Parts: sequence; structure tokens; C-alpha cells
Amino acid sequence: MDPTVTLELSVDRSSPVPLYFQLSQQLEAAIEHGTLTPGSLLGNEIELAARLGLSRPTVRQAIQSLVDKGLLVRRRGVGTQVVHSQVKRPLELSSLYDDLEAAGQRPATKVLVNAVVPATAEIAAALGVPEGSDVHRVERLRLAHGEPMAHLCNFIPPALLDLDTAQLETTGLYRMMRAAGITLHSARQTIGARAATPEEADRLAEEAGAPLLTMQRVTFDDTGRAVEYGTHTYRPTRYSFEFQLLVRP
Amino acid sequence: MDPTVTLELSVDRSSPVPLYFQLSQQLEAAIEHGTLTPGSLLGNEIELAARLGLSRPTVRQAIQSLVDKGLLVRRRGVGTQVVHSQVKRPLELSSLYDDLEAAGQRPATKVLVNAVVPATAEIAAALGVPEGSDVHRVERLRLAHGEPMAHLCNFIPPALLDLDTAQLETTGLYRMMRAAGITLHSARQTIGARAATPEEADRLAEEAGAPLLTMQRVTFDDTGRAVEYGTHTYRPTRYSFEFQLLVRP
DNA sequence: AAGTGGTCTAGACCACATC
DNA sequence: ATGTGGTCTAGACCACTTC
Repeated sequence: MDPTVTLELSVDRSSPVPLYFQLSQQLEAAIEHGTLTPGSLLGNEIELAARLGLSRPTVRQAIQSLVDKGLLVRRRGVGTQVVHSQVKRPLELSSLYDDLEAAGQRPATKVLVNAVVPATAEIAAALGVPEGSDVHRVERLRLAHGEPMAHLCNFIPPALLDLDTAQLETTGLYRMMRAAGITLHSARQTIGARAATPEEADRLAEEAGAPLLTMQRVTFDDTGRAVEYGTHTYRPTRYSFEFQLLVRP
Repeated sequence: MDPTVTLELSVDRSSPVPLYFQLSQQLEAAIEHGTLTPGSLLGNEIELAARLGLSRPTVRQAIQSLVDKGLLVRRRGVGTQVVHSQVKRPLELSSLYDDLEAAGQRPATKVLVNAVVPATAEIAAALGVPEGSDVHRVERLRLAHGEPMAHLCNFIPPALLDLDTAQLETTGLYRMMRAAGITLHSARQTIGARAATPEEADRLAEEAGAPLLTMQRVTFDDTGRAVEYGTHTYRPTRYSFEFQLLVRP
């Protein structure tokens, strides 16, 4: 049982795509496609390298990237196995816009506020800018099927990117940042819950006191600058946070 | 500015600890300790390898592990830099017990139920066992400073581990699993919110209708078996989910 | 004993960023 | 032009698992 699988693999040495990446893509496709079934052994690295005309470190690099993704498990003395299902996607720094779009919900956005305001102490601390200095304030209502789903309030340091209201209504903030050449690196998030204030209830078509799901997030680029601070509230009957996470070995 | 830092590094070749790991630990300690300041360049890999008497791939392996942790950033043509602060810990598969202990809260646990029950359709689907088959049901109340903080309801396939009630009260479920030789691999989580039912409110010393933070989780070991399914409710005034996440490059 | 992944070496050439 | 990380090779020995 769980036999070693012989797979049709090949690499194109004239391609600019790294060899290890070509291999890892083919393996990932084979796993997704079901050619490599859960529990099956991949065959040892040396033989795999010989078959492909690659060196063992290159093959290892390909396999390692899939181990990091949670698709494969290596066991010394045993071999490399395909993980038994259930792994879909690891936790990503996703935007609500992307989440909704992936779920086929075709999200709509209504920009409520798009202005420059002085930073309060809370905002200044989160973004690492002087208190009272100018920051962009963007307040949006996210809708799906015409129903309000979330209220998003974001603060962005000035001069980072153009915050065009029309663009904010047709795409997500993260996409605009990436398009502006900002390399997102990490984020610190807090997820909680609380009762809706009357204003919040009104915005989200809920009743005052109804439970709301809350998320605060500070996002950093790869230079360590804070590029965004957000305070979001979600209707828990319409949205919840769902994700896969991997145990760091 | 941002000058290259000369660091005192050394490796012990007689140690059983891998060389790359010795190096990455020393670099991590230097970053944590402030010897390597945010933004500072690490010095090129070849020179670093020569200085330590290591090969370049070994040095790269050490650096890569810290890049994966979000502590370092590599830029082709530029060098390797220490990320500007703010990275504390990536998202881990943590238990509430560990979280509370890390916060110095000295958690207490009260086991409400520890029994074997037939699996409902929901439980069977989550754990991948036949409907109606035996599963352990563990229901616990987690307290901090004598105040209830969360209600935890877990289902565990039979014969995975000894579920001693006394042990459940003094440690966390994940610790017991690891101690039983189970290698945790991944988990699928959903975080949401809802209003407390009268029973839930009573358990957590809240009022009926009060907002509760909810979490459902299925955890898998490295063979792909589901090892635990849990349905948890938290008092949002006492607990929220806080974590750092890294953008996959 | 045999087979596996884990670690390590000493080179090489290339792509990209900066000056 | 120079220096950096990104990729790749062809070996080697070791630790662990399984039989």
C-alpha cells in the first residue's frame, strides 16, 4: 500500500523559470489533480534527481517548498509522502475584497469618507507617525448582494499612494498598494467581538447591541514601515474568518 | 547609514546541533538582543561563510530560516537586512492554555464533561470517522483570576491518547497530544461571533444575548488524520485572538 | 543491512541593484 | 563596473527507520 508513484516529470532548461520551481509546480499540480494521491510516496530524492537530470539539492529545494506549504511530509528513513488532503490554503494576508471575490460574491464598496485628518494618539502609535500629523482616513462599507457586510475604517500614511475614491470602489486597498509598488511583508491582527453601538448598528443594518465581529490590523512593508492601520467591524451572520494554519516544525 | 555590522559569531563543529542552526540561533539572538539593529545589513554571504569557515549554502540555509520567520529581508543586489521591528511571533497553532500562561495569567481549568459518546453527523464529518462511532467528548471551562474566560468543547477520536481528567485540569490538550507522540501538522479554523444562548451565558457569567467570540477548529497530524475537533466560545471582554502573519513571497 | 532524508562542501554562472 | 543574492552542480558523510 501507499506505493511509490512514477510520475511524468520534465524540466525545460531553456526556460527562465528556475528548475526547482518548475518541478515544484508540476508536483503541486499532480497533487491537486489527484495523480499523486494522499499517502503515496514520492520516490527517493537521488533517483528523482537522476531521472530528471537535476542535482539532488535542486530536487530538495523543490520538495522543501511543498513541505513548507504543507502538501508534503518528509520522514527520515521512510520517504516523502503526500499529506492526506484537507490542506487547502495557508493563512494569507488577504483582503475582504479578495475573500468575497473568491467566494463568487462580487463585492461592492461604498466609500463613506476619503479625507486627510490629523493623527490621533492611537493612530500615531499604530502607524509610527507623529501625533497630529496628516494621515489619510478611508471609511468604506462593503456590501454583498446589496446587503451590508462590513464597515472598514483605514488610516494610511500620506504620500504612500493615490487614494482615488473611484478606484477604492472597484478594488481592494491591498491591491492598490501592491500596484503602487509597496511590498507587503507582515501584519499584526487582533480579532474580537463586541456589541454594536447604535451608529454601528445603523450602518450595518443590525440592531443596537447585536454582536459584531471586530478586526484591527497594522500592516508593514518589507522596510518595516507601517503602511496601513485598520479598524473593521463585520456582521457575524454574514462573515467569519476562516483559515488553515501550519504547525512550524 | 544602515552600516554593515560585524558580529561575533562562531560555530562548534563537535556539537550535534547542525551548523546552520547554530548560526541562525546566534543571529536570532543578536536581533532579539539589539546587537543587530533593524535596517542593518548582515554582510554578504560569501564573506560571512569565509569568516565562519562554513560553505555558502550552509550560511544561506541559516539566513533563509530567519527570512522565513520574517526577521530578515533579502534584496538581490543590495544585501540582507534586519526587518524593522514589530515582528514578534508568526501565527502558531497555539492553545488557549499556552496563550494565557504566556500572558502570565496562570490559567485554571475545570473539566465539565469527560466521556465517550457516539459521533453526531457534524462530529463524524469533521473527524472523518463513521457516524455513531465512539469519540471522546471533553468539555472544559477555562478561568483566569477566578473568572470564566472560555468554554471549550472538544471531540477526540478514540485510542489516540489517555484523557485523564486530572491531567486535563493542569495542562492543555495540545501538550497532552504532543506528549503522546502525536505530531501536529495543520489545522482549519473558523472564527466568528454570535449572541450567547441562555445556557452559554450562564456558563460564562454573561447575560443572555451578550456577544461571544466563537472558534471552531479541526486539527490534523502529519499523517493527515484528524486528531481533534473543537467548538469554543470566548468572552470577548476577556479574550481576543491576536497574531502576526507574514506575506508569502 | 539497506534505504531514506539531513547536513555539508567548494566551487560555478546568472540576474539584478547601485554607483 | 561592481557587488549582491538566486540558482545550480556533483559529490560526501551521517542519522534515522525499517526489515
